Amino acid sequence: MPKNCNFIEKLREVGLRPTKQRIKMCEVLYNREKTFHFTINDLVKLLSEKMNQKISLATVYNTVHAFEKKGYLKEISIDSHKSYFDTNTSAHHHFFDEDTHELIDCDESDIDKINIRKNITGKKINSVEVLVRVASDNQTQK
Amino acid sequence: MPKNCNFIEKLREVGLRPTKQRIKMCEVLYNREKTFHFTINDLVKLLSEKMNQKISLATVYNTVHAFEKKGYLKEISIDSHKSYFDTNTSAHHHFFDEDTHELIDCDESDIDKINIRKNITGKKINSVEVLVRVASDNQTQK
DNA sequence: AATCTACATTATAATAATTCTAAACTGTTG
DNA sequence: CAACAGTTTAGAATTATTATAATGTAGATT
Ligand SMILES: [Mn+2]
Ligand SMILES: [Mn+2]
Ligand SMILES: [Zn+2]
Ligand SMILES: [Zn+2]
Repeated sequence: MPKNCNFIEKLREVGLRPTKQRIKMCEVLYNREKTFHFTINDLVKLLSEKMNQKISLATVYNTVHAFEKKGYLKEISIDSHKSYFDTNTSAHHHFFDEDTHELIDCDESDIDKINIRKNITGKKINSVEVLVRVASDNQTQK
Repeated sequence: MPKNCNFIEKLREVGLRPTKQRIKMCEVLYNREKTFHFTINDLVKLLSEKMNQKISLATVYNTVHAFEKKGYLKEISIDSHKSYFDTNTSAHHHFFDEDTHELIDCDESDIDKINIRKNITGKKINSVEVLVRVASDNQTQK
């Protein structure tokens, strides 16, 4: 979803009613320079602290999943104990900082195209994603 | 952990008391031809149905995490709603069948070595893992 | 502009996965 | 065979997520 676009139109395009809550959520998620990663809790905090919007937890869940289904968000699995979402919905790889629990996007140029030589009969490849886990260097040696 | 090895010794080696429950769990997990993937629920079922062992859920969780910490199991993140564990603790990649929710190991030869060109200051790479999501082919076209 | 209706929001309850607690139990050491 | 530290256990607590059902609202219809 592009920055500063007409969110009302964008929502209508995919058959979602442009309600107050959904528009606010679009503003928080998409009116920024760069795409970003968040958990549901991050998002609830952003909405209440930065935007002064109290949106019920159920609505945040519903809306995030609605946006996901419509292709405006992507869910990222890193940690089985927490769901991360990504406003960058294009195919891309990630670094995950195990110290800060922060997700960082890889550029195209950071990792070569992955070539899959195996193929599973009757199955098509939906996605190929690389996760690079990193952590502070100064633990193991001084 | 090798098949049919002396689990009592193996447990002692890493400072875990070889209790009945832990030994049974070793047998279920490691006395088989191939490594495999499981969820906590799978494991509880295996123990109760195949082995006729009633081990409390808390102990299964504790033991799986103890084995994980000692490097005898690895946790795999695929689906933020469920934890998968792997008895294959070497670095390897996975296919995930989105129809059956089954994890399949990749061989070395299936995917070329991944070359990471970016490096994050002060951070070292702990792991590089590829997840290939596959699904039935006969959905989109006849 | 008032009314209608399908869809959305909300508070709250329910469920599921996981972790915690504290008492009973057991492997090891001497 | 004590004694003790570590382990198991049932059940409670916690956390993340989803379901429910009453209320609200966007957008169409009069
Ligand atoms: Mn989800
Ligand atoms: Mn875990
Ligand atoms: Zn991303
Ligand atoms: Zn595996």
